[in-house]
Order: sequence, then structure tokens, then C-alpha cells
Amino acid sequence: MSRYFQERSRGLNKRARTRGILLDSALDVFAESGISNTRLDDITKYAGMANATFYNHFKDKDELITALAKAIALELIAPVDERLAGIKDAPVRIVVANNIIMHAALEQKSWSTVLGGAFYLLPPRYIDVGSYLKLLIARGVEEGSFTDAPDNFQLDQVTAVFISGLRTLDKGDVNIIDRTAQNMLRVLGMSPAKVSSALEKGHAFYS
Amino acid sequence: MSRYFQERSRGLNKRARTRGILLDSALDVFAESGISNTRLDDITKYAGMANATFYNHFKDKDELITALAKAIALELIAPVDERLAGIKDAPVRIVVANNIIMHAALEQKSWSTVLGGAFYLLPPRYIDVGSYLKLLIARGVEEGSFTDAPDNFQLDQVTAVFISGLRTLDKGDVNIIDRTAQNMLRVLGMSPAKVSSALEKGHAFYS
Amino acid sequence: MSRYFQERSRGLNKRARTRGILLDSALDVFAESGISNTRLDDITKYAGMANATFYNHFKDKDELITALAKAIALELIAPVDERLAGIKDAPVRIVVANNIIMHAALEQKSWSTVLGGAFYLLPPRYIDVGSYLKLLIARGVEEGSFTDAPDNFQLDQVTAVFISGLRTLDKGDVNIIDRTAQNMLRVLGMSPAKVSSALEKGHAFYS
Amino acid sequence: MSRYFQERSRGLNKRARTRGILLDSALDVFAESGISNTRLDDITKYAGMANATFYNHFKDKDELITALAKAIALELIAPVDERLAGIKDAPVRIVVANNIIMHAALEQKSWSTVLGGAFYLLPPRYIDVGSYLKLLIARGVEEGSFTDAPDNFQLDQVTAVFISGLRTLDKGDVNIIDRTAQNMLRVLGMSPAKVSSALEKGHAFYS
DNA sequence: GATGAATGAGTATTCATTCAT
DNA sequence: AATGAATGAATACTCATTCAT
Repeated sequence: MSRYFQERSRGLNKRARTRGILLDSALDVFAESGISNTRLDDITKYAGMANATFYNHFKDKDELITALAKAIALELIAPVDERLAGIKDAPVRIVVANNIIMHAALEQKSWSTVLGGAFYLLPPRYIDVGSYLKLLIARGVEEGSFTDAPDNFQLDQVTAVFISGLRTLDKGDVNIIDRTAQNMLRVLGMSPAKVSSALEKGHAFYS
Repeated sequence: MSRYFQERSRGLNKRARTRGILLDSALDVFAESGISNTRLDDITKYAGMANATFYNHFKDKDELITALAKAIALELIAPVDERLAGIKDAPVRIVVANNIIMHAALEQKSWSTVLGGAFYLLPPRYIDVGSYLKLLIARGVEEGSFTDAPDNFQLDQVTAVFISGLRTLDKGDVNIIDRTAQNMLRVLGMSPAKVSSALEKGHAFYS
Repeated sequence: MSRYFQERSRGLNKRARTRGILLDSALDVFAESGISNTRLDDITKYAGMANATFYNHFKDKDELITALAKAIALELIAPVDERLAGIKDAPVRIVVANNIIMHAALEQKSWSTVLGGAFYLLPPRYIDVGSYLKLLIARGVEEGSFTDAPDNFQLDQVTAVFISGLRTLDKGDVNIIDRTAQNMLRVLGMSPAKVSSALEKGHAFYS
Repeated sequence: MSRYFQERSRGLNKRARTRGILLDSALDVFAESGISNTRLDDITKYAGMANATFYNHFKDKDELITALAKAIALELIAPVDERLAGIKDAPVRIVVANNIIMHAALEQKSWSTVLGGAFYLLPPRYIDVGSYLKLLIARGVEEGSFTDAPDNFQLDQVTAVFISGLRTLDKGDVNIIDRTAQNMLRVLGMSPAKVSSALEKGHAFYS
């Protein structure tokens, strides 16, 4: 079983550790069987604990999914901000952010499944990755990097591209990462030439 | 209640008409409550018939959803092909196709909900709109309209943009239609200038 | 198993008959194990039908209990009114009514259990036997048979006596019937002498 | 929160005090929500302690209820015996006893709820107030105060009247106290005149 | 073909009680 | 003694599907 959240809670009290195990288990089972096919019993059985224990930590299945999506988003986003510190160019920042997030998702395979699944299962507000993306782009707009200031609709379209990429990532083709960034920038209205250049510059930050 | 499929079967035998009522009802209820929250009882009650009647027309719930998605796709796609007949330019064909489909979806509001919902709920094979899109693009590639021949991944990304647009259409803003086409073409690698031109030309076909 | 409500619905549609079986079964099981110890499964198993069938007829356990108490009360009260027709004297009417109801309860042993049990389990409004009693007494008041006009409190006290008697009836001692009537009249303020006389007169109506 | 049992244990060791808090809390919560709707968690949460603490003081929920009913009965009965010392006349003793108990219940509102509720919830043996009542009456019989020696059935009927009065007491009408005594004596076969006289004499003992 | 009724196999949830610290 | 956490055993209720008419 995955031990990601479990290890995050190493040293904390038992409650936190059990919660971690539950999150890890849900992650694995969701990735294996799909979110909506998963019963609570599957998760607790996989976690090796009693059915009822679940309810000490989450109100119901929905709360678990939300918590999981939030936790993953947090883990994905956390390392991004510091890495972006020195980068001036907005499009390059998007390239790098996308790269970091996707590589993180690659290492924890099931993350992309859950995030991708939750994206269309949960109300949008829960998806912090999407929000973060919007934030990144918004900053780019202020800097004038994108010709037309993207409104909500445009941001939705970019996010759709990103999530679609994240889903495909499951299959393990690394090239997808750069191509997703490319498409995001294209939707944002950059000319193909400038897009290439941004991708190029991005590479400098993660050789 | 919607009367679309019902009227399609006007004059046919009773069996066909009942089936039509069921499809219409499912459409309405799905649009209202979401596909996975809908129980068969909701549909038959809405249709004003006994729940067992359902099984005279569909093997099970899955078959209904499939049939519905297929039927909608058929209705959406049918008018497209003939309208595209005289159009030589592949990007323009995409623009026009997108426009026709989205306007059709606009007129039958619930269609977009069901299509959008089904897209992430059902196995991809059921979604014929997506397939059709891919077909259209593939033709464009043969004609050399798109610089890089789009592979499956790229087609997925375009489809993601399309479906995301279709979902937003719910909210009733017509501008979304053209902007979705714009983004699709952008993802396909066209320069912003050429995209504008294709949109322009497309307008000629639906004043 | 009891066949009371079942036979009441003889000739009616299947729905009514099944409902009858459920009522009969509930009656038996309640009487056997007590209302609050009884699970729905006990009832349906006893009735020889599927658990889920219950929900085709009653929303939940509460609705069943209410329905049962109502049905019993109805059966108990029904024969009373006609028998009281010719009786002028209010106290005698109470004696006779009490006698009829209690004998009915004696014949269907479990009735008294359920009524007695429900009395303190359900909100008072459901107990129609109690209401009927109050009605009877109220009429007596109009006729001036009881010195002090009984208010709600006094009626509650009389009802308490009646229900307490009904509960004891379970044990099968017939004498209890007359003694309960006696105590009811006593609480209503009749002198012991007059009470005896009313009991005497009552006997004329059921030799 | 009530502080009755808590204060009873003032000065005693911590164990006793905690037990007192639990009794007080149970009393309040029972009175608020009814005994059978109350979960142990409700009580311990109200008491501000961990639920497991409960089991340091009571074997299980039943033991708590029993203990509570016993404790209340004890508190109610204790003051009665000494006050009855000088009273010779049995009916007057009943009047006075009823008065003392009901006034005590009035001051600790929730008592009547719990006692009344427990009466029909618990096996009869737990209800010591009822037993005490019977004892009182039995003594009266020995003295020849009641024409016909009341057997168990008759005592049940008297108790029913008493408990019914106790329940109504909740609503705060003090007159109920004397009227309940009146009805108890009536059921015991005293003539209305003698009942009045006994009530009168009783008043002398609690002006 | 249509229907009302019945049903089996789930499945989430509750709660008293025990366990480890 | 007190506690936070874990748990087993129950139990009500849902829903797609089948059956008999």
C-alpha cells in the first residue's frame, strides 16, 4: 500500500496516523477501481481496520474524497511556489509549474487518477489545483504576457487541457508533460513560436 | 417534459412512442439531477408509467444511457455532414461543425448536460460526438491543414476543450461557441492570425 | 400467526392483503417481544416475505406502529357505537363501552399489548381509544351525570386507569374488566354506591 | 446543568463527584430528549468527559438508568418517612406523601420526566416510588382505612393515577398535586366526602 | 405490451462497549 | 481514574431487477 500520507503523519498522534492510513488506502483503492465503484468497506478492509473506524475520521464518503483531493492538491502545490521564486517570465512559470506538478503526480501514480476523477465528480471549488493554475495565469496577465486577458471561461478551457493531460499521464508517457504545457499556452493565445521559446526556457529550470 | 424523441417517433408503432417518451424523460431527469443521482423510478415516474415498463425497452440502466448518448450524438451529428459538404478548408469545417453542434445543444438545453455528464461517466467509446470530432480533424490532417499531425493525445486535448465548452454552454452565453472553436484550432497549432481567418470564413456558412 | 387484518382484506387487491399480513405479523411479534425490541427483519421474516417488501407499504417502523394502533383502535371502537345506541345513562354507557372493548381485546390477546405499549411510546394523538373514551365521558358531562365536569387532566387520569387495566388484561383475569370500569367511574367522582348501581345496570346489556 | 447529585457528593472523593456529574448529566439529557433517544455519547459530552469514563462508574447503560431511578426515588422518599411519623390516619398519610413527593419533583423538574419515562420503559421492579406507594397503602389497609383491601391490581390502578399525575406535573400546574391525591383515594374506594376531609387534614401538615 | 407488487443483494451508518496509554 | 481511539454487531433503508397477471 502507498505510504505517503501515512509518513506525513509520522510522529503525530495516533489519530493523525490512522487518518493518514485511510487516505493512503483510499488513494490506492480509488486508483484501482475508480472512485464511484469504491465502497467504504473496500477502503477500510484494505486499510486493515474496522468499518466503523472510518466514521471517527470522516463524516461520509464525500468528505473523504474532498479531503483527499485537497490533501493531494496541497502536496502538489507546496513545492511549486518556492521553485517559481526566481522566474520572471509568466509563460515560463506555467511551463515549470506544470512540469513540477506532473512529475509529482508521476511519482505518486494514483494522484492523477484521483485528481482527475474528483475533478468531474466534485463541485469545482474543491479542486485546488485548478485554482492554483488560475492564480498562476492571473499573475501572467498582470505582467502582460498574454495578449488577451483570460476571463473565467478561458481559464476553464486551460484547466480542461491540464486535467485532460493529467489523466493521460496515467499511461506513463513523459512527453505528455511538455505537450500539455504547450497546449495550455496555445489556448492562452501565444503564437506557436513564442510557445516553443517558453518551453525551451522552462527546460533550464529542471535539467 | 421534452418531446424531442417522442415526436421523432410520431406515427410509428406504440412501442417506438413509449421508447421515445422514456428517452425524453431520461433526458429531462438527467439534466435536472445528474446522471448518477437519478434512479430508474425517477424516470418512469416522470414518464408516467410503471417502472417495470422500462425493461420492455431497455435491458438495463446502462443500455438507456448508452442509447441516449448515441441518440443525441446522432441528432447532433446528422445535420453536420450535409452542411459540411461544400466546405473545402479543414479548419473552417471544424468551425462550422462546432457551431452547428453547439447551436443544436443550445436549443435542447439538456443535451449538453447529458453529453457533458456522460463524457466523464461513460467509457469513451460511447461518446460519438468526440469520435466525430476526431474524424473531422483527421480529415483536416490529410489535407495538410494542420502543421503537426495530431495523434490521439492531441485529439484528446482538443476534445477536452470542446466538452468543456459544451458544459459552459449551459449557462447560455452564445459567445462561448466561437471561442471554443478558436481554442480548438489553437490547440491544433494554428497561428492566432489563421485562426481568426478561419472563424471569419466560418461565419459565411451560417449568417 | 394471527389472521385478523389479513381476513379483513380478503377479496381486496394483493396490496391490501400483503399489508394485512404485515399488520398481523407485527401484532404477533410485538406481543411476543415488545415493540421496542422488535426489528423490522423479525416482522418480515415472520411474515415470510422479503425485508424490502415492508417498504412498499410503510415508510418506516414508526408508520407501522401508528397504522397498527389506529387499525386496532378502529376495530375496537367500531362495534361500540351501535351497541350504545339505546343506552341513556352516561355511566352505564362507559361501563358497557369498557366491557365491549376489553372483551374484544381479550379475544385478540395481542391487541392490548400493542395498544398498551403504543400508548406510552407514541405521541398521544395517535391513540384513538383514549380519544374515544374522552368523547364518551364528555357526553356524560353534558347530561350532568358527573358532578364535576372533567377537564383534560381528569380525563388523562381516567385514561390512565383504563390503559392500566388493559395492560393487566394480558394476564387473562376477566374480573379486571368490571373493576376497571369501577375505578374509572370512581375517578370521575361518582359515589361508590352509584358506581355499583351503574355496573349492575351495565350487566343487563351483556348477559 | 443540574447540580443535584454533584452537590450531594461535595467533599467526597473524586470518584463520587464524577459519578454525581454523570447522574446529573443523564438527568438533564434524559429530560431533554427522552430516555430511549439518548445515546451515551450525549451524556458524556454534556458532562464534558470522555465517553469511556462512563464505564469506570457504571457497568452499562441499564445500570445507569437503574441507578438514576433508584437515586431519585431515594431522594424523593427519604424525606417522606420522617414527615409521616406523627400521622395516624392512612388516607392523610397518602395525601401528605403524595404532596411531598410531587413538590420535590416540582423543584427538580427533570425528575418527574425521568421517573415518568422510566416507569414504562424499565421493568417494574426498578420503580421504587411505586413500591413505596404500595407500602403506604398496605399500611392503610391494616388500619382498616380502606373498605376493600386493595390487591395488586388495585394498587396498579392507583399507581397509574399517580404516575399519570406526575407526568402532567411537568406542565407546572400545582393544583394537579391535590387532585392526584384525590383520585388515588377515590380509586381506593373512599367516598367523595371522606376524600375531601382527608385532603383537608393533609393541608395541616404542610401549610 | 404494460403493470403493480415483490425481492435480493447491497451499503452506509449507528452505538454500546472495549482497549491501550 | 481518565481518556482517545478503535471496533463488532447490528440494522434500517435503497434500488435495480424480476415475477405474475
